[in-house]
Amino acid sequence: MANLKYSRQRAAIKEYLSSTLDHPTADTVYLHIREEFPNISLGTVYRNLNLLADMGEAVKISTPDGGDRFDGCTVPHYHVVCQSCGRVFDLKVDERYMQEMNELADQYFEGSVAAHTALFYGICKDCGGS
Amino acid sequence: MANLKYSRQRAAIKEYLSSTLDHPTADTVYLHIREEFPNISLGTVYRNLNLLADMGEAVKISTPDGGDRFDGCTVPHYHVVCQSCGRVFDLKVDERYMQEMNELADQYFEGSVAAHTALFYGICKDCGGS
DNA sequence: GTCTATGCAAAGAGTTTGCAGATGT
DNA sequence: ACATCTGCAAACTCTTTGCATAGAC
Repeated sequence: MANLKYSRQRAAIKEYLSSTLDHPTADTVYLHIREEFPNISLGTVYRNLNLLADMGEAVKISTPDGGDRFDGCTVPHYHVVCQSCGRVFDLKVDERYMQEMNELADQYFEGSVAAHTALFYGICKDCGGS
Repeated sequence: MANLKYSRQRAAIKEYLSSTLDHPTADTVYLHIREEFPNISLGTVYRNLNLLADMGEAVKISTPDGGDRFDGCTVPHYHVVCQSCGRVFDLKVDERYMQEMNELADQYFEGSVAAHTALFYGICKDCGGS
């Protein structure tokens, strides 16, 4: 493991991630942090987002279209992506249910399963989803 | 909807996708199809993979690392990605279970949910997963 | 003082697109 | 004949990386 040293930039990124319910892309994070650190570079944002994700202090979400998104909420939960506006929403489900999924998968898979993510597709309230 | 015209290249791509249990990247598809069509271009492969995905005759799988992967199996199922070798495996689960997931999500989400994908993380048999 | 993090810019992957010519209907 | 598809190459987006300097310990 590398020796981790404090940096204001990383602190600001973590702070921003945990303060928003959105699931910003790296670029969105960059634009936000730039208000406080006008000289911060996109490279630094990527480096820190990946660091946070590796440390388990953030989650990287891959969607089929566009870049990855980051989520500062480390409590396990699912995501819904709106097929109309593209926004990503949190979906809280009983954790026991998620654990059951892992166990079910572990039984069926020739190997071991440790975790999973689920991405639901739908239409959000603002876009007319009932 | 656009008018779709037959092409040998697309047919070969679809054929290849449904003949393999792997989940090739666009580039892997390209290398394979090139054995039959030495002049095919990567652009054509991408165009056709996206066409097939849009028509529901293939599935695009997004993983956090590396490019998207494609799956010719259109029967709903989950995927397991090996955290050691990066390969993607099929995970067949009772379809009723998947339907229940959608209904559960639909209840919790302020909007409507139509479908979902799940990606499990684990270690495959070849890499030492028990 | 030493080691890590930053900013910058360049490079790298993966993917899309415009165009002229080939191909399917 | 006409519309679509192909091959090619250039362009584009997203992300990573090398290097000199600034900052943390």
